[in-house]
Amino acid sequence: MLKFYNTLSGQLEDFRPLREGEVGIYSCGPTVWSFAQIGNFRSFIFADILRRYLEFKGFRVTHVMNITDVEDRIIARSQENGITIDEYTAQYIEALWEDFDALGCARPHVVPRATRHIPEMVNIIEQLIERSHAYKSDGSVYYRIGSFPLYGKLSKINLAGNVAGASERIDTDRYEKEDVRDFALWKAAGSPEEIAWDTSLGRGRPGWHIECSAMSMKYLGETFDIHAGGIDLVFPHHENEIAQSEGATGKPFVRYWLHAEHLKVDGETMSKSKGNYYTYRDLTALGFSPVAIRYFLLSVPYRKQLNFTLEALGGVEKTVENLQDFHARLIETRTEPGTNSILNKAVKRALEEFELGLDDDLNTSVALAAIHTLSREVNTALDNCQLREDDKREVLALIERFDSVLNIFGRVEPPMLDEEVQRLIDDRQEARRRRDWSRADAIRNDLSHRGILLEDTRDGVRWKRR
RNA sequence: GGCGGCGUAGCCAAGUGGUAAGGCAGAGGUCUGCAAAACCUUUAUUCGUCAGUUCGAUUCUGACCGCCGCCUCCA
Repeated sequence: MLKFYNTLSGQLEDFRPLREGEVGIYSCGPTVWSFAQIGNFRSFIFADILRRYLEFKGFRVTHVMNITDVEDRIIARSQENGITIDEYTAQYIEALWEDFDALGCARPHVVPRATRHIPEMVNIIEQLIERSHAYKSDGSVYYRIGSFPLYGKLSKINLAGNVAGASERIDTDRYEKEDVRDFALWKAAGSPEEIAWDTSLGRGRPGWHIECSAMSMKYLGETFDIHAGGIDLVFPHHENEIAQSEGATGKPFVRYWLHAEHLKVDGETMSKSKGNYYTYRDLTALGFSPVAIRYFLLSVPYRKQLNFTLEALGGVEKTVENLQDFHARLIETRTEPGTNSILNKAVKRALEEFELGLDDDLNTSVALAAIHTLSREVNTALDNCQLREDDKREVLALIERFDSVLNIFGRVEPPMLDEEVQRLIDDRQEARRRRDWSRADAIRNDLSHRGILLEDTRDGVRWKRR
């Protein structure tokens, strides 16, 4: 039975979707003011695993992820550059998809942008005003927190306890609010040149939280199954989404709230000022492969803080290479017809453990351990020539199933060898037959310098690019 | 001040009231002409510290030390 830890209840719960066999997921996407950093990608990869595992379990999934393309930083930077916000965000949206694809994330089925859903937001705000959950003030519209008694049910925020100590962050809204806790649904335009939309609410732009209420309900319905995002979004973002959505519809908004913990770097918070801030692009520039980055980010259950170090990523690079070598070796191996019952059992057990792990609130560590165990067992069988045709087919099919969720093996495409290299390999084989070891080693060395590694196996020469 | 997460071998870490998954790195070995790959063995008498509960705690409780979040727009 698939179980998720639901932030709302604070407990592990059996997952049962609203409609048999179907699941709607809304995951909070990026604010496209810059290149996404690896912490963002941990969240995105988590959402990707969530979606893929639900599909693995046979659900028909609709995955919606928003793109926040209007926000203070975006407005400020586009103005500095003298371009529109669409022009400004276009470059980062394009980069986002490049990174997304490279990291092996399936693109969400629907990717709504805030700026394309202003009428939907205005519509909800009007409903909120009608129901006295919101009020106008100086051209802006605020949510009246006092009107929603359940406010705080997600984040368990204790408003009384927050008055005293509080954080140093201060409220920056300039307008009159009935209560300091009230938050903006609609911000009146300050000056004529400011980015704004003319609507029935007046000229202005939406507050941050309203876009997710509007877009999730538009594509998934007023009540839907899963809402996912980073843990920092629990308060105020998701708390406010609940207040807005349930205030407007009078119906429960989301059934399961799933939140991914943060990534640390060298044991510290990642921040630009600390100099430990990495985008995906920073890591590939250092020579790390996308699949290793993906593996690292998914290797620990999503609710655990994960400590990123370059040393650890270097280790994962090797792990991933070993898995891919294993996969390639399996594909290349020649087998005799038949079945080996030992392998048959190994395959069965691997699948069981994989599923047991992921059923338990997506414990990817356990799932990966099952894969490594299988890899070792199959390698042993290969060493001992015990792998038969049926086993090979079964194991390859299983790897494909595993990869439909984790996407860490990837496709094995035989890279083209150029003729000269092939001739050198042939020459070396000829030299080896003559037992001319110095000649054979010289060729191997030469190829190694060109980044081509040779392995002499029972079935002939294997080679790979480094 | 309120709410939450964490501290497990050199590194990344899973985990459970019954005596420590997995990966990387290290050491030794098998295989190999030598390598590589693979496999085998090995690497925490112990899970931040100190108490308590228990037949038994890394796992529960309390205190302490250290680290990381959230408390109005940051995944």
